[in-house]
Amino acid sequence: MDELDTEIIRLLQTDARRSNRELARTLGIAPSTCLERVRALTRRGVIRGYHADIDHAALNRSVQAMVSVQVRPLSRAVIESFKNSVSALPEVLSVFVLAGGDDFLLHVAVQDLDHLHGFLLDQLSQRREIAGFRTSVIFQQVRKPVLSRLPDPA
Amino acid sequence: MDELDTEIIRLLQTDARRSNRELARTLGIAPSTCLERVRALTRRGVIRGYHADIDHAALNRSVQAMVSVQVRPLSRAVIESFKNSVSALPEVLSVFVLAGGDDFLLHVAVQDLDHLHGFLLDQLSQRREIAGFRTSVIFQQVRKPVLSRLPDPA
DNA sequence: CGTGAAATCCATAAGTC
DNA sequence: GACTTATGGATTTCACG
Repeated sequence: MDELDTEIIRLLQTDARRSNRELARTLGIAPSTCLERVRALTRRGVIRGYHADIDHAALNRSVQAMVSVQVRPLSRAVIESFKNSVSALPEVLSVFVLAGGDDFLLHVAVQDLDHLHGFLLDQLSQRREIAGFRTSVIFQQVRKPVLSRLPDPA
Repeated sequence: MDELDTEIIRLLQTDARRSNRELARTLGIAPSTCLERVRALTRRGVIRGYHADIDHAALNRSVQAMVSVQVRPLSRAVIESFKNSVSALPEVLSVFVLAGGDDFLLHVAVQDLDHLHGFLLDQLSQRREIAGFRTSVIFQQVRKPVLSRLPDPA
């Protein structure tokens, strides 16, 4: 992970469809060198994939919410099973397993408030392992598509 | 947004580097037709960009946390200013503006627990507008890189 | 709006230093 | 490990149904 790798990562985060040639030109290196770097990064698992960023409205997901959940008993089996079930639901974008007051945080995106209500009642309220949950509708999100590499912990 | 567009979006979410030719072959249409569809989707803002998905460890961000924040007074000016300041911090991945008990949720990723502690003390504790905040370390995250299109609200 | 052919450009693999 | 070159294949444009 030298300076060059860091820069490659930064550029591919910004625009994953950049051609290898253009990438090489920007970095001032030969295309074959650049290609080999990208392949090495992929082989090492640094680059995990390339995804198109789609407008949520086009996916009929204009309403987003965060749902914090507590489950009981807080056992490995319950946590695993809950995590797997909810991540399979189409409404759920992300599942976070948390330390602290809440056990899970679910990021969900649905058509409208009616469907959010329906999701909470049909998919969460019914579960016996849920000790409680709290829903916060998301008014706005600022997401950073390009992450810088932080300095080494030193 | 017909069936074809939906399918194009699904495939590009899965792998943004798929060649146009391969995309067309998968869909059973001519490459030029496919290209025009993709361009139209981009022009309409449905496709917002293409981003490489990078392993957080390679970016020195092995520790992630969610920080829920309450600010006072809850005015438009304070919300805007807080949102803009925190989204400019390199540690912050996403800022959510919420309805309900908490006003903001910050998704942060840093080198280690020491840096998390430092971030909270140096960047949050000092702010006068913050009435309180609560931090939850993230043990695990399940993220869905490909979002299906939900049925129309009907 | 979808197709097919032609020109240009690109990814990839050898071979070299 | 990085560069140069050659080639097979892809992207993209354009004229046409």
